[in-house]
Amino acid sequence: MDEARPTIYDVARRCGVAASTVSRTFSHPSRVNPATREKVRAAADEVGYVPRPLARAEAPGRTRTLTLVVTDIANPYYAPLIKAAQAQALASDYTLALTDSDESPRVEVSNLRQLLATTSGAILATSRLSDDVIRQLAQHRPLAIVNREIDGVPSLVVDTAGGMRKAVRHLAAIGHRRIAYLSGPRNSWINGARWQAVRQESAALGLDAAFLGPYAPNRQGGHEAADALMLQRATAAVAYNDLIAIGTLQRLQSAGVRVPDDFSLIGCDDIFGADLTVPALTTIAGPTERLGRSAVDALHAQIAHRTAGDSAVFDAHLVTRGSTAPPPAASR
Amino acid sequence: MDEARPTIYDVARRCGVAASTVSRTFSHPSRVNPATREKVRAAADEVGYVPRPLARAEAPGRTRTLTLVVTDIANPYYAPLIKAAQAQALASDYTLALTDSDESPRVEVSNLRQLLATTSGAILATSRLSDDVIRQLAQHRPLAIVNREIDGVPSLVVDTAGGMRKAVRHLAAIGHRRIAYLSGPRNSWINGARWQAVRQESAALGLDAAFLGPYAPNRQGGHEAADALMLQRATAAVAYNDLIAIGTLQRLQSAGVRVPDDFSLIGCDDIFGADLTVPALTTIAGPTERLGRSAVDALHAQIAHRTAGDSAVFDAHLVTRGSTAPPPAASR
DNA sequence: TTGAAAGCGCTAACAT
DNA sequence: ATGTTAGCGCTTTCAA
Repeated sequence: MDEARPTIYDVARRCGVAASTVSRTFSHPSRVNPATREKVRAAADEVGYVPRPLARAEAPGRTRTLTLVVTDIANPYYAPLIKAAQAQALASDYTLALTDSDESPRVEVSNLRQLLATTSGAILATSRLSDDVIRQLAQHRPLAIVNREIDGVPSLVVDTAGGMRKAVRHLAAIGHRRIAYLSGPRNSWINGARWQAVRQESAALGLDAAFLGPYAPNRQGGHEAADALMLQRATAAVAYNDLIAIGTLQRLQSAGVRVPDDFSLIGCDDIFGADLTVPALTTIAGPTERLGRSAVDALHAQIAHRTAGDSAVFDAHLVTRGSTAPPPAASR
Repeated sequence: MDEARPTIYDVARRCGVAASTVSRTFSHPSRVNPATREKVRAAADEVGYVPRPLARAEAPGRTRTLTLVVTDIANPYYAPLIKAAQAQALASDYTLALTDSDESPRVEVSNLRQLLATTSGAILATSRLSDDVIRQLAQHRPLAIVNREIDGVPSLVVDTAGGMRKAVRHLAAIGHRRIAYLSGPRNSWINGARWQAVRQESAALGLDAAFLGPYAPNRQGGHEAADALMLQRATAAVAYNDLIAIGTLQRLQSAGVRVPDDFSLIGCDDIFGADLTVPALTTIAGPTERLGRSAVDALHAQIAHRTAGDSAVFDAHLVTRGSTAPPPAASR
């Protein structure tokens, strides 16, 4: 007595049309005559047919879905990137599925595998995975990486290292001699690149550059950084990102350190909120939206033309707001 | 260069067995010779083959992926909700796929359909869809909604309407007589609920309550709201959300209106950044994380026990910070 | 134990 | 606008 679940064929037979018409009625209703459409729907109801979305994914059309993996959705930095990627995907009638790796490589790779099973490709933003793992994934599935450079994998990066150099030059120009870099996660490729830039430019300019951290890339991490900072002789700091800088700013201020009079602070990324603090944060900004758009383009290139997508490096610039000033006279 | 995702056929070719043997190796390992089994597994690793849960799973829940649809990822309000949902999903070894509907019902329904095809259920946050559409979707797939109440669909909401009442009482208590509500999107269920609460509580307390808007639920919308506000006689405003409140605050200040001395402002949601403005924003807060967790629980309940998940209403409270004070003497 | 071949329910070219 | 046909990746007969 076990009748199988009704299929589009049952519906088709019932109302004398082809199975494909039934299929269309449910997936592209606009492409079928309204009259037929109603007839099909009625027949479907009678027979008790329910569309089986899962089977759809097995069909050749693929899923028209792309995956974007970020390390922390709560980091406002990603918002414009996500929006841009989303818009770009939508323009080609693709859906973007987003997932958060919670700063954990284990979670990242597991989410990625899970979603890659049902999507047509993935963008990894600020990935914590090793080069090898990423290369391996890229071998089998369309992949693009953001804020990371790996040979053979389309990479979209903002040259924040160059931005860091500009920041250091700015600090040097207004008289600072001893600065600190507030490090983000140690296993972050881009964190390494930023610190190298600070170190080299400081050396070239004859500044003392101290490495502090690593700190969690959020406000809490900034609180800790501030505590460490107050034990240092530095008169300025460049932070891995704005979240750390904002946390540092707040802790410094609540400890009675005046910014920028007593201490100068520079963030990175120009996130939402960087212009909300008092003083507003001087920070390093780049075209985050282009990152998202280009990453989606790289994916589409791989899906459609089966060619590797293009890599690109975008310029970063310094947004000078209120958190930087010459050091206190006593320290010059 | 980039071959498509490896299939059992690739594995089969690689180690010289039939595809069916590869299939058996992964679905009924006991029915294949241990030696062959190992050979196949090794080949699968080399080729990078990963079994496709989709192609086999008939039962919902087999893809171990959940969908979360938000209206705007750039809205910091969602961050804690997303993080909590993600964590809760992860705890049951599920992956969360997130998508942004860009405030557009069209995009929302299309993304939803797309992802529902390959995931086991979906959470709609602050959905812009009609009750009917949502009910219809809920009929076929596990669904939970956040910040919205619909009969028969598990609903998780923070009682921000109650929060609005508290906000109005607070304003009344410190002497305001004429207030304004800065409306969010007109087709938002929760916006209606908030305005009703403001209207009713104002009436009960003998205050004048003006409805302004609708405004886009972002800072830009707040700028427009500020312009409208300056034409009104109100001495205080309650905004649909913090983003509008922050935008209003900034525009007001740049027009020379002092907050809270000249004008009081209350936001809603207590997002990241609400404590960054000067003055810090008085706002309505609720347990956003519990929303995310409970929504995932509701989905799991539907997937596992095939029962409808539970609905819940969480309390909201007023976080009194610096943006509210008694009205200027002249207006009392 | 293994291989060949026939589906599973659905979609998308390509005709008509 | 609709029908025909050829798959999608995998599982499952059925022989060998």
